[in-house]
Amino acid sequence: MNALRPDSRPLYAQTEAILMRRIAEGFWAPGSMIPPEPDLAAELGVSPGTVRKALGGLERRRLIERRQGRGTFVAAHTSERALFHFFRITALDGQRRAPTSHVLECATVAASAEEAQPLGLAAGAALHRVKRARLIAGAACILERIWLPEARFPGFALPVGREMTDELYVLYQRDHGVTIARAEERLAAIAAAPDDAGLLGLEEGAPLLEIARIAFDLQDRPVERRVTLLDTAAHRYIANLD
Amino acid sequence: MNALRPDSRPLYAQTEAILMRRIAEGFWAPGSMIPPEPDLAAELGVSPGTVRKALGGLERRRLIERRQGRGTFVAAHTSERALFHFFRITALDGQRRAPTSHVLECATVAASAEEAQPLGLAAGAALHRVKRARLIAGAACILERIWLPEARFPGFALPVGREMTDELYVLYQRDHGVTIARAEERLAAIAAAPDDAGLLGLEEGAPLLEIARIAFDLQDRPVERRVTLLDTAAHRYIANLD
DNA sequence: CAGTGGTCTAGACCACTTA
DNA sequence: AAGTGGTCTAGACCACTGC
Repeated sequence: MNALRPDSRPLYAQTEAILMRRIAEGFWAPGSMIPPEPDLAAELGVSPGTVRKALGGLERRRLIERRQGRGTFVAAHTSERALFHFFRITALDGQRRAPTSHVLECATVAASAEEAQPLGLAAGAALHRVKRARLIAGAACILERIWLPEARFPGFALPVGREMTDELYVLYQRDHGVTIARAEERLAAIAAAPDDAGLLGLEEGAPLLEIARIAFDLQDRPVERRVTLLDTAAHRYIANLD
Repeated sequence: MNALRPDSRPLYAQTEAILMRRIAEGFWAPGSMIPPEPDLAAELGVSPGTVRKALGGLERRRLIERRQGRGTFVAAHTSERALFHFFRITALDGQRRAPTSHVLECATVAASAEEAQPLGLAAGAALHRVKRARLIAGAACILERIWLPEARFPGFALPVGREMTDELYVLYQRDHGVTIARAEERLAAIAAAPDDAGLLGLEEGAPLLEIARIAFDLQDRPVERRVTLLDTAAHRYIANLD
């Protein structure tokens, strides 16, 4: 309770907020089990039904996973999850294959005004800048530029020139405690610039799908910007509207 | 109950299925109020809590709208809803404006094998084929080809050459009893063909965003195929991942 | 067998809408 | 004031998991 600004949200929403904050702050680590529903109800002083409704909300937002007979667990970013929820590219037949990555550049720089704005930073703030190519079934069909605020990813670095199979979002969570909860994407068709065309083995001016993403953490703060260029000769970006 | 194939789904899921079928079959018309929760519970022989859970599922799928103090209503496809859920195109500043349409062609034909397949039809089935341009803020930036099975849209026709402001999905529901519940889209970047470039005022080979959509009705049957070509000079396709 | 989440019920009370 | 959905509680029982 807070006399100055009483929380008028329903009890279950307040309960959900409390539980979410514990997850966001790492009080319960990703992958670990959280207490049984009756225990939570007793601790928080609400009925089991209210706890259940709160947990249902967290489950729909995929912050937790509940399994009958086993318990409730804080969701960990597995490669499968990152691949299924945040990788919207498939082959023409609809098959979704895990890509590999080849890091071309990785540097820490001072953000220009244009780089700072989408991430809600001040111009000049320290920023990690990554450029990589991604291969699906051995073919280089994706170019990606990524910007990360140094403040959230201290000491971040990727090995240039080496092949990577790990999903970045798994790495963010494991090494920097940053969980990506959602992302917004804006798509456009562009003509390939000369250098990008060369990297993808295309002619200058070939049509490319540009995917501009801002990814947000559990507290809905922007923590990653990435621009993906996809050669759609053999792949599609898929979206579901419902 | 059915002795041969007993329904082992939870009661609330069975209840949800029953209510959904009534909506899909038009037992309750779009926009009309459905009975109060206690009445439904009594009629179906389940507890009010079970009915509530079933209605919650229908609400999340946007088949119904519940308003405290007023009642529960079958969702009607308003222009706003069609625009917000099924129109993913915005201006560069993120503004979403309602487009107008200019029908270029509208004909009923026998489906080729390629046209029949995505809609789950047999080759030769009757099909309505539409081509239209869409304007946002007076600028023609969208070309659209649409295919509809005659069986679901008997007598369908659009006035060629006239300006239209109604959303097609509102018209499908009002005039043909077809409610679009969800859609799948596959996106690619392509080079503009000569005739399409001409209609959009672009040069041949200019990059265009191609959006291939299959839309499904309440029973999850494919009922519309459409291919949209978007000039992304001043617009973006937006997607949310969460 | 003990412990977990999942289902189902029953009812009290609150908040909002309409008349 | 009457009627609606929204919240909150309390508890019984079921289904699944792992020891």
